[in-house]
Amino acid sequence: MKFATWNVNSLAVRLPQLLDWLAANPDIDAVVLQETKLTDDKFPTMEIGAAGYQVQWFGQKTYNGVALISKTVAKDVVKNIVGYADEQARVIAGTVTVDGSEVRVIGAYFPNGQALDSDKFVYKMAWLDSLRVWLAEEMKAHEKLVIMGDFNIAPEDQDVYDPAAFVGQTHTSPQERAHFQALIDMGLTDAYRMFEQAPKSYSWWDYRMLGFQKNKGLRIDHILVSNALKPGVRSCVIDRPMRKLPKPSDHAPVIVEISG
DNA sequence: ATGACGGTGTGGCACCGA
Repeated sequence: MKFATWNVNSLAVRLPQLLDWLAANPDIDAVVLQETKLTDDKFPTMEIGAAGYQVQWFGQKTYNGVALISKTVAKDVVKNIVGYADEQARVIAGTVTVDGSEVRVIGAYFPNGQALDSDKFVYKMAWLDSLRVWLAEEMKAHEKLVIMGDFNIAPEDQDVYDPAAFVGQTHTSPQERAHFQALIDMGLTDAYRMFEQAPKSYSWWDYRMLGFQKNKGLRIDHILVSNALKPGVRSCVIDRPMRKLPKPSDHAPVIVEISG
């Protein structure tokens, strides 16, 4: 089975790329998208359906917005963190059946945080607290679980092109990294780090300052797997070439392959 | 040091992203 996450930074703009990418990766069973930036009435259900996929979506105007694309119908779909009243559309979860087994797939667009002394950082911390409470319930109910998306956290200095430049910034703060570690401590594994990877591997590059060309990036898009899935993880890759296309998203997709 | 790029909205720029 294969799962993937991609922050598309506007699905209205990136839909042709998404459809091309799905066609080029026909073995992917489920994809979660972030930053669709579409209200639900504008979601391209027909186009994605015509490509042969089921889709669940949850969006809002201008910002945020998530979707779950899958080959089989997603069951028990949940939108946003249960128990946390959130005006922003950031989470979508569903249970898909792949190779005869049910897997809980959670797609999430974690808050950015903006600056450590901002209200948005307070929101990020509260959101992360609530995520963990809800996720604990999800993990109890679903042995095979994958949570993936744009975490807006670079877990380690090796995930940052210039760690010194990020001291005192969001995405790398001790508080955010403690939250990431708390997810790991719940019994989740960062699939990307199960394998030897090229140094300076990132999933996001700033549009400005020739960020991609200079490989000034961050690894903030992650796929975490539960212990029941971990032994089967065969590979985890960042689809870096997607960032080279004309009109690319600022994020590249991340793909995990799991057997068993 | 700042802004730079790209996307959205109802715009003539401001905002947000990370």
